[in-house]
This record gives sequence, structure tokens and C-alpha cells, in this order.
Amino acid sequence: MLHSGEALIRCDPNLVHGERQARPTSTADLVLSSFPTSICKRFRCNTEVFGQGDSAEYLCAVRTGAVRSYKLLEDGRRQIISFCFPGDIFGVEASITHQFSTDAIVDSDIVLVKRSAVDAVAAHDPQFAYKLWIITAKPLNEAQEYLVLLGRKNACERMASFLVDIARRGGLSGNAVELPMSRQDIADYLGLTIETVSRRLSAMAESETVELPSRHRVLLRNLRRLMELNH
Amino acid sequence: MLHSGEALIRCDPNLVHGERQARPTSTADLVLSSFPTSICKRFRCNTEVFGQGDSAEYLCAVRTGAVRSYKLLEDGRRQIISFCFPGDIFGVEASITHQFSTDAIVDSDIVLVKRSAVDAVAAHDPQFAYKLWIITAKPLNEAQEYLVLLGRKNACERMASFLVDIARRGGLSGNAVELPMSRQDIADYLGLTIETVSRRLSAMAESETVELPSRHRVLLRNLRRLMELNH
DNA sequence: CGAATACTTGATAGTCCTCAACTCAAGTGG
DNA sequence: CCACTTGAGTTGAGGACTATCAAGTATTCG
Repeated sequence: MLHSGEALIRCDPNLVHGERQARPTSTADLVLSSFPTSICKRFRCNTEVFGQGDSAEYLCAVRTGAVRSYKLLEDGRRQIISFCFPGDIFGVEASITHQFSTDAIVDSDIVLVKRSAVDAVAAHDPQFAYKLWIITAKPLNEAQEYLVLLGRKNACERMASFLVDIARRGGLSGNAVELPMSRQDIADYLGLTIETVSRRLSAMAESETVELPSRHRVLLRNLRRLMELNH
Repeated sequence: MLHSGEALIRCDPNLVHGERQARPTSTADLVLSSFPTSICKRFRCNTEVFGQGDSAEYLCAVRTGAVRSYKLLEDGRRQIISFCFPGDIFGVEASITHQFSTDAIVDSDIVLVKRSAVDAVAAHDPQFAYKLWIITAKPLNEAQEYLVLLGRKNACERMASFLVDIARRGGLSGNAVELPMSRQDIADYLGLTIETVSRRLSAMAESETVELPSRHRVLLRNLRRLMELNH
């Protein structure tokens, strides 16, 4: 009963507890890691991997840790585009400059591959070019799913979707979900304010859907109810 | 002064007025059209090209007309993911089934290519595989830009962004923007209700930012103000 | 022309935001 | 060790924006 959550959302049971690490099932990380000229660099918490408008010199993948990609409006409003965890690729651009900024949420190891090198290899290696296409299509579909959340779901549903999604993507250990990001990050991801995020979490705790033992940890107490809210 | 709008948003001045047609600058349409086994099929207004859950057998591109791609929640709420116009590709999936439905907004000619055939060619032709990657990355970036709209912009800004975007993508003739979709479609695209869409358009007409000569036509009277709202 | 559909406008309500005060945890220095 | 500081998060009161419900107008199509 204790681990029913893992079964329900088909989480990899071999996930290392504690610090997030790359899972062997991930494709994006592998494709880039196996690249001859890939380098792996450590980014400290809250440091920038690249900024909006920077030349899109590198393709990136998270090996350990977590990053947030976001866009800023002139008046300071921020929309987080995605959180990336070990195995996820980011920094894919159609244009020659990055359309959003990305920085580390916690100390993270990031795999970097020069885009020019990727382009050169892709032009000669159809298998590789095809893999590139597949790993680009995945975040596209994720972004599209996410549009439904921002366009049509209320605060409660957004919060539930978020928790289930983070759990499914590997943050679940037993019934505990690790949330490395701040409440403000969650708010800017879900298109809400920090107060609304806090209130929704408190309400879920009140109804015994979750438990909040610490700031960066959520225990899923009633996953079924969360999944219902999630649609 | 009459055509200042076109210059301002760098629209192709050779655009054919009236029925939308494929522009020579589009890449996606060309990549698929030049494909040996591509077929072109006519879809009547409001008929389905493919449905959510259907096998993702085909990659598609709009040759003439327009389509909407959308997702439905169980309770009937709808979120339109994107409108596609001549030259735009759609139906790109990471999974073997379509994650959303797509149907024609007006009578449309759609280019269809079997995905199995695309996969086979991509596996041997690096140039083609690379092109596939490029045309997939573009809608990804568009979706990400769109997340900012849904997550952080108010109704007025959403409406302005929408008009500018449609104009930029080829709907502009002189200062007139053609809106082939219904008000309900616009609402479901912008994450608003049909009433709010109607009210925002009326307010823009009141402030002489736009003119509304007919249901499916908007004259941009003060593009500068629209661009300001658009951020 | 009549019917159906699409759209607009108005009144009211509800959700979420804003502003403000407060709590809590972690870190610092005396 | 503890008062102090600082930043993050929570909670409360009130207000703004958009949704909802309802009625009316315009357009389209048979």
C-alpha cells in the first residue's frame, strides 16, 4: 500500500532516492552523452546555463539536478516554459538564438554539445538526424499538453496536474515527491501567483489529499483524487 | 500609409488576396509536397483530418485553407493548440497515435505523407531527416511563445497578440486581417470565453484600434497600439 | 421569408490577484 | 547559545477581471 503510487503512475522503480540522477531509459541524455565532442559542466544553483537572446551554440541535457526554462515580459512577468530533470533535453531552437533563458534550480551537471557539430553529424548520419527529430517531437507534445492546462484548467486542477506530472517524471520515492523549485517557480510555471499556489497546497493538505512535511517535499496521500483532478 | 501595417510586421507583400494559398517562402509544405508518395486531399469545412487517439499514420501540411488542432477534456472544455495556414505542417507526433484532433475550418487542400514512408526515407537521407528536425523545432518554439500568452497575459493582450500573429502569418491584405475561424474557435485558442473575445474586439473597435466590417474580417487601424499590447 | 446559428451586449457572480500582515526556517554574529 | 536578520512561505481581507447566465441583434441558408 505504501508504494501504490509508484505502480499507479508507472514510475521507474529503480529510481535512485535522494539526488536525481539520469535514468537508463532516457533517450535524450544518451544521444547527447554519446556524442564524441560532448562536455559535461556543473552549474551552481540559480546560475544561468544560457539567456534569452544568446546565440544557440549548444544543445543541452540534464545529467543530474534540475533546470527551469523561462521567458520574461518587459514588465517582469515570468512564464516558466518547462522544468527539466535528468535525461531531459533542452535548448532546442529553430532560430540561431535562444528564445528563452534557462538556469539551474539546484547544483546540476549539464551535458553540452555544440550545435554546429550536431548539425554537421546530422547532415551525414541519418540515424542520428532521425533521433534528433524524435527527441524534438517529444517536448513539442509536452508543450501542447501543457497548453490545455494553462488555457482551460483552474488553479486546483493545475496544482494536481503538476504534482502528478513531477511524480511521473521521476520525482517520486515511495509516496514522496521532491519539489526542488520554489513556490514562485511553481506559480510562474502554472500561470498563477505564489499565494494561490500556497493556498491550493494548503487546501489539499486540509482535505488529506497530500501532506507537506517540508517545503520541498510533498507526500501524496490520495493519488486517486489527484488523478481525478488531473483529468 | 495604407499599407504601413504590412511593412511593420514584415508580411509577404505578394500574398494572394482572398482564399489563402501556399506561399513560396514556406518550407514545411515544400518538404512534404516534394515527397514522392505525397497525396493532396480536399477536406470540407468542419470535417476531421484526424482525431485524438487515431493512429498517427500521416504527416500533414496545409496547401490551401486552414485547420485547427485541439484537445478536449472529458467535460467538453476545448483548447485549440494551433491554427495552421498554407505552408504550415501539422500532425507531428512523438507517439504512434495522435495526441490531438485536427479539422478543417474552411474547405482546405491538405498534403498527406505516410509516416512510415517518411521514416524510411529519413533513415537513409540525412538532408531530409535534418529538414524534418528543423520544421519540427519551429512549432515547438511557437508553442513555447504561446505558453507566455496563456500563462501571463490578460484578455486584452491575448486578443492583440492573436491579431498581430494572424497578420504576421499571412492573413494580412492591406490593413485587413482575415479570420476564417469562429469567435468560439478564437476563445478556445486564447483560453477565454466567446463573450470575452467579443467584448475585447468591441472595445478595440470603440477605441479605434481596429474596425470590424464583417465577422471574418478585421481592419487594423492602429497597429502600433496593438503591438504595444502585444509586448 | 423564416429558422437556425453566430455574435453581441448586459447584469451578476466567482475565481484568482493584490496588498498586507504574519509565521517559519536558516544563517550570522555577539 | 540566543537575539537578530533575512528570505521564503502562509494566511487573511478586499478588489479586479473574466466567467456565467440571460436576452437581444445580426447573418446565413434553405
